[in-house]
Amino acid sequence: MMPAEAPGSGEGAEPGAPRERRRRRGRARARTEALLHTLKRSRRVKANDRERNRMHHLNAALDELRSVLPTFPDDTKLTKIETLRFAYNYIWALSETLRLAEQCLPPPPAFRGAAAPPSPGSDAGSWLSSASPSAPSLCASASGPSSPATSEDCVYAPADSLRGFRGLPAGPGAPLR
DNA sequence: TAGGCCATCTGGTCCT
DNA sequence: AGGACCAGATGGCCTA
Repeated sequence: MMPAEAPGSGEGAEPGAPRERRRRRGRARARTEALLHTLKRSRRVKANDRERNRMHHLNAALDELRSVLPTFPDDTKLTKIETLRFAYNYIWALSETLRLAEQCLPPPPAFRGAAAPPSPGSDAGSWLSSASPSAPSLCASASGPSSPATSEDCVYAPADSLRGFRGLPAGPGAPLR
């Protein structure tokens, strides 16, 4: 806000100016300021609206993320920070699962000679479950003490261990806490 | 009642 | 210039 000008000072106070002219100038300035104020106000209101919208979109995206995380229907909703941490660890656990699967399992016949195993996003679960019976089971070493966020904890775990997964100090590089 | 979480407002900064 | 993004402030709601 502009500080209020002292009466009789500034450009409206030139000696000899007719009083009426000064008064008109003052009214004009007041009108301009009021206009400016309403303009600023309406811009602010618009900006608030956009910001609200933006946050709603952000929250919607967060909800989508929640919906693909293996939580439990009747469980309390994950908070924002929990959702992000959980997602981070969950992704880490899934990649770890794939990595271990590649280590432990011989490639199934269907994929022998194929360029690449199925992509992680496609159907990793069915690929694992369709492994030949003689293949070693997945994978005793997966739940070692050094990897608290194992695939079993995460993907196939009962609710309780999954819940503990929210804040697990695991993952590649810098763990999220 | 304190603390955590959230939505909203706001002003600043960056980008197109 | 206007919109997007960001971070701080504030107040409401809920729970231990």
